[in-house]
Amino acid sequence: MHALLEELGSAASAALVQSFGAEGIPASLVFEPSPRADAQCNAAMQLARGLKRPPRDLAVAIVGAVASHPAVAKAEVAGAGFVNVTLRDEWLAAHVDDALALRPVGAGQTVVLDYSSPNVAKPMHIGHIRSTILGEAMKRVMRAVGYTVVADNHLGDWGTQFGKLIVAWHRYLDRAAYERDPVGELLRIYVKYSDEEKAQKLALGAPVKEADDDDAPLPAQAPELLLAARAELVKLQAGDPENVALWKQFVDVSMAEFERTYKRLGVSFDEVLGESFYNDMLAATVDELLEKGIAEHSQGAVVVTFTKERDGEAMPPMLVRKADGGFLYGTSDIAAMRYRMGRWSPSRILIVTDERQQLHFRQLFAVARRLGVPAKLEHVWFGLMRLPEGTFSTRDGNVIALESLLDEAEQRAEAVARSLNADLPDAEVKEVARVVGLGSVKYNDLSKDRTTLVTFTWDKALSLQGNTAPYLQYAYARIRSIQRKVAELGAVPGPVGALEPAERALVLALLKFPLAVEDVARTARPHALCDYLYELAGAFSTFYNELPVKDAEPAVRAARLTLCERVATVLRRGLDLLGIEVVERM
RNA sequence: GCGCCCGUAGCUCAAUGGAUAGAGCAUCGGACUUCGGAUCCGAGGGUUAGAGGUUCGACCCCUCUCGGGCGCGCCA
Repeated sequence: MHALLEELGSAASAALVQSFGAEGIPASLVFEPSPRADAQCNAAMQLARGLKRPPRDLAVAIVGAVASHPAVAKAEVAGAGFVNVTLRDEWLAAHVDDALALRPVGAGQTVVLDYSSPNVAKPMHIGHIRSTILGEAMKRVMRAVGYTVVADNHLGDWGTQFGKLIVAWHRYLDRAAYERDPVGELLRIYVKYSDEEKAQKLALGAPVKEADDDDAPLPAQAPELLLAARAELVKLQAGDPENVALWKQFVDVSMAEFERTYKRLGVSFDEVLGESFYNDMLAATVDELLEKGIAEHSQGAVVVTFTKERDGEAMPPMLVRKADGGFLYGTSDIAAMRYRMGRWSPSRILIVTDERQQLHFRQLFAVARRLGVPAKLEHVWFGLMRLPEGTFSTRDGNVIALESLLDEAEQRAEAVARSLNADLPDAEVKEVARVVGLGSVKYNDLSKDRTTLVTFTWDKALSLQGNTAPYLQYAYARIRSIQRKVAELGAVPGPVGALEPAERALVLALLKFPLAVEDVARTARPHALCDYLYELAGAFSTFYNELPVKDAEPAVRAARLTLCERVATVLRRGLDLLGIEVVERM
């Protein structure tokens, strides 16, 4: 499909150049599928002004150029100057196999993909799933088009919270509870610490903000707890053996739990380089920024400032070293960027986080420009997930654990699977429930534009009808069922010939697969692939309802078997790119 | 106070400069005595928050207003 669209585009361009001169005419005009035509070109209207010709004159020339192409059945001018191309059925039938032909547009290029990045000592909750699922899909899609992808889990394993956690460990730990559920107990003592610290602040008469105010400007007297936490943090950062051992234990027990979740989700990374990994590089990073005049001293701290003239937009300053000599996450992000450039020389770095960090990354990228970083840096941000009653916070405890979500999804899918498949063995029902449940949760996140703010409700997140993973998985399972039945008759796939309308629509949908995959690799919007697969599955469902396969004439049956096989392959492949599995029966 | 993001059918979402704004859910009405009904076909439902502007053409780009979310020097 790509090749054809480009051939049409070049032919159209050449014709315009011949008739109207080369001035202002691109080397290839854009042809793309549209709801009104197999391929459509809008260039005539765009070029009309520059060429001082009526758009329809240009459109007529374009029609003349493409009408003789062997793939084209009909080309015509419509409306203000649209060129609508209808492809020959013979050409479509002969190119069914092109559906699987992804072009290696990323070959020879490396991409660093930073996603998931949960915080140590806190269980993953439903807010973490978007980064993980989006990032995993991007990893698979970019690999499919030839990129070398470095999937890096930038773990939140360093910083002020560990001083607090160490204090909480000494004062509040319930050993037995820790043995049973390490991360759960770490969360409990962390929340307890936060409550106690807040109480101390109130007792000191300090104004307490609603959330995340741990290190707001100190009142005249700092709470005793906070002072203790800072002392422990200093010890940790200075390499105190006891605190380092504790910290390492926190990381290890958290990582073990994360690994279980990742395994369940089918997510994997090439690197797990957390913030702590960059700790030793921070001092040198700040020195370099100072030497190059990118950073400056201000009120005892070191900051980078941003002006409209130099950076394209004015932004608040970015702190890279605190007055007490400590570093911040901006510092470690700059160090991480330098490290990634040095180690992998990527052409793109994609960082998948929620929308709250937009300012931070605009600042980071501005620093990168001043440092002369050649890679294309992309903040792949997504809308916050919230509950109907508002945003959730680990500290307030109003979170839904990721594991609970997955459990519930599987249970709901199992109930449906059992009611519809009384005859399936129990083990298979469980497997169907797992694949369908996980698929519906993932697809729910992937199928919306990532900038959408999601309000979580169980029924929406776990819907099994309409534009959902089970719809796609069901289409796949039906094809497999047909194939089993037909195999008993000894029928095999054969060449595709004349096309009924429903078959034609199906072939056209098949051929758009590479377009959808490339679009996702380019724009980091996996929902475009979901939309595509939904369209394909819809075209199949219509075909399935209208046209028999098993009971068709042998030649027709063979052709339809070929179509079924290609649709099944694209569905399975497309879902795999999204990180979603299929089952043979459901 | 300054800034960023979002606003599309009752609800959840597509359409990222192209023609008459499309799906699902919900509602209503249909479908082959079934290659599997987690399906298919159809109906109703829209001033794309509002007002200006740019363009041959605007949900999309620009300006302002309204509404919601979020961020803004010593957390990450």
